[in-house]
Amino acid sequence: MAAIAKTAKRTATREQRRQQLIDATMKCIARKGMSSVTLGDVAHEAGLSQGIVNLHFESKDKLLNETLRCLADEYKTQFNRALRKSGPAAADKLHALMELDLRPSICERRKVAVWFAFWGEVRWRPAYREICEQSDAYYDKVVQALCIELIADGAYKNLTAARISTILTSMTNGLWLLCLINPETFDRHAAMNAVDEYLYSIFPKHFGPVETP
Amino acid sequence: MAAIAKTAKRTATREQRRQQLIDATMKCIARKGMSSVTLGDVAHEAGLSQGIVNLHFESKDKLLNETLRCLADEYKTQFNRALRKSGPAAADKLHALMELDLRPSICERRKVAVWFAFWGEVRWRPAYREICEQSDAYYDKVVQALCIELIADGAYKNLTAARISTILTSMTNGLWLLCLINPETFDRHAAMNAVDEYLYSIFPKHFGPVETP
Amino acid sequence: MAAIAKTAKRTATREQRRQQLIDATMKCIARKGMSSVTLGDVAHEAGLSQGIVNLHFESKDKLLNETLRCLADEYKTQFNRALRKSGPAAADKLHALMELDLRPSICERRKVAVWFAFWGEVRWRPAYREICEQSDAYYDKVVQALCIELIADGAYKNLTAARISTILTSMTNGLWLLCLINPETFDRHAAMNAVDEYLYSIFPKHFGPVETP
Amino acid sequence: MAAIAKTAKRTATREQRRQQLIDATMKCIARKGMSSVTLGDVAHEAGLSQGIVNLHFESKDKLLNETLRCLADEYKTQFNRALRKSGPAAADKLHALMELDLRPSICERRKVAVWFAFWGEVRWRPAYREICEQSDAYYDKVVQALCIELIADGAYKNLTAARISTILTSMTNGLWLLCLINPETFDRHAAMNAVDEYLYSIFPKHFGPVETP
DNA sequence: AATGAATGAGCTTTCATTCAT
DNA sequence: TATGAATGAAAGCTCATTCAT
Repeated sequence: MAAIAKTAKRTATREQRRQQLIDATMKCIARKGMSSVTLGDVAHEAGLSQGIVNLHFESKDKLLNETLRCLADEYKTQFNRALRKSGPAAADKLHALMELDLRPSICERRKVAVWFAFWGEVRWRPAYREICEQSDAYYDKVVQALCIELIADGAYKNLTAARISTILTSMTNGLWLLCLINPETFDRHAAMNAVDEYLYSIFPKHFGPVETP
Repeated sequence: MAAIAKTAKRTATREQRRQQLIDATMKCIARKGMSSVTLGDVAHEAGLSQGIVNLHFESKDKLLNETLRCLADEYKTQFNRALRKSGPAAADKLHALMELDLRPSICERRKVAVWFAFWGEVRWRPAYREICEQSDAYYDKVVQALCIELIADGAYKNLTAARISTILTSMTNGLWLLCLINPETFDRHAAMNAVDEYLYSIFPKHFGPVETP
Repeated sequence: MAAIAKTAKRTATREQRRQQLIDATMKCIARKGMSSVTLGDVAHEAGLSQGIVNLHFESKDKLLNETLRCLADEYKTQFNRALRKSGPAAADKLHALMELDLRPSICERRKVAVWFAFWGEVRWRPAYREICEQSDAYYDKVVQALCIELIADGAYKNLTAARISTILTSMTNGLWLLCLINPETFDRHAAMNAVDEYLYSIFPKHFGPVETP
Repeated sequence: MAAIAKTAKRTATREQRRQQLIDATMKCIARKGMSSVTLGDVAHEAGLSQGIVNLHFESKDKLLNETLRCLADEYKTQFNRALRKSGPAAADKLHALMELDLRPSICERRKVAVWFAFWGEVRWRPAYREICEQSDAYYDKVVQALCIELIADGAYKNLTAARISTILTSMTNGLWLLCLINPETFDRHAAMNAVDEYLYSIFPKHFGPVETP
């Protein structure tokens, strides 16, 4: 039992260390950009020594994979929380999801930049792609289900859930790029209004009009 | 006149070399990704020697800046050609622009990956941002102008040109990400249909409905 | 205490490494000349690996600065030892200092060449100049003090300590150049005789005549 | 005859080009230091093209050799002129030579730095050494001859011309180093006074006392 | 498990030299 | 003779990785 406890503790510690290093990695990417981050930076950010990353992650590549996975998990957690905390209606949920992506805690230049840092490499890193693909599939499934519900309920003709889901998720990803490139111009409220306008234009029975400025 | 010809030829040759190196750079980024490209790769791809890039661009950074600028210029050229070649009506033009972004020559995984490779670094490279910002401003201006025309013509209430422009350009950028991450799932025709569906939903007098599959 | 020992040992080791690299640098400069020495040479001379210098000195420049500083320190140590070991009289001390500069361990072509290698760059390296300036100031102060003592004691009229100090130190530096350029012709005994002749000519009460060959 | 004229002109031009490049080299060394000068710098300073040095000098090494030779020749010219222009007495001539080395046109930090730049490499460049050796031999011969004359004329006992020559030339070279390292402290008048003081101390019948400040 | 000195492959950059014009 | 684009060897430096402690 003592042995088990020890093992348990060790495992916990090991997991904490990994998390600590992943956190440090995100901070470093946010501060210096993907191409400038070194394992030395990460170790220093974590307050640990040079060789620590290779000890816990074998290689830089694996650290980055895990960091992306963690980033995706964090987002998923927020995604699910947004679903849970929203009103029960499909429209509420859909709106909550759209609002999530434009919430400061998500759509913040620093954070968005990290996402783009990974997407910038995704083409040449199958591991990144796999992680992103899985997440995307999940979000698409959820959004499509909500759309199907709305379409059925509103008897909207000519609407395809898959198309709308595509549009909606693309839109938020595209808005992040604006936030990244034109931070001065970019206005998260205007963006949210634009999204609401779109929702109203396709689901007029479920969403209200947006006041024109 | 001989002197002029000589000078002209020399200048042309110098410019050609630079273009050759920029082309090689794009190919290399497309093949290996931003973080793996070395000046050696670029020189080799161009069939020239090691030192050639520094001879013509001073540094790797400057080569990359020029490469992005070139990428942006290429896009702008296609953008303007699409505008010119489309029908005269604002709706035609708007549709042509949307279609452009999903045309295989643009929305091709290899090419999109290069854009994302640059966007992945944009946060930490003011030069990249400047280039992207300028392009974005131009496209936004054009798209807004078209929207304004349509809104006036169709007497659409509650629509804001700025919002629609934001949505439209975000959408295409977001669709590129889908193309990058889910190339198997991603269907450019479905995407185009989705965009058309959106256009129809907001400008019903100018765009026709999209057939549901 | 174990911890202290460890720390002490580590610190010592680090300092030893630096010293080892500085020693290797001097050897390399002596063997190949300033303009031919590479960090690879230094590392190889020290029996260590390529990157070692940058690990311990950050840059080649800083290594060279430290090497010069070390060279100056070594000289200062010998200077002070010569002062201490000589007879108590000012004349003894002055003579000891002059003799020091012409002693084989100092005025040896290899060593002199290293000094000139640094002086050859001193104009364009403020760091070198600062080091040399400080040393010079110290030696001048000591030599002037001795001269003052002699002048007072001998009631020499028309002599200025500052001038004599200038002459004496210039003379030895100039003799080093002879040793460097005309090693066959240069005779350290003749040089010492010449210096002694000068000392006798100005301080006849404190220095004896030199036998003419 | 036309052919001869042409050849003559070509030869002349060729020689002029070489001189032009040597001058540019000196300027560049003075401005940037030996270790930073590139053939590109030299060509640019001369207002000519990249490859010009290799065309006229075969290699960088040979250009530097010629530059040092030119520097030595310039000095020799001034040396001989100083001899010619001085009063006829040996004492006048000796004094003129000493004064020459401390004249602003010679003992100027920029110029001195160039000399030291070459001396800094002399150990590892036999060609440099040969040039310096020859010059030294010549100056030593002249100075010794003057000393011999003075010694004979003044019936100075215990003086050796060789020793005095050594002292005198060492002194001026050493004073140059002071000028190089302590330009603020270094005072050419004080230095000249110090030299005069020395001359007076050994040749009291030929040189007058120096006023004490 | 953690350290941090050491390694060495690989990068960007510089520059003497070559060569077609 | 002169040009200047091109070459390619070699430099300084970085950094993921290893390893003795």
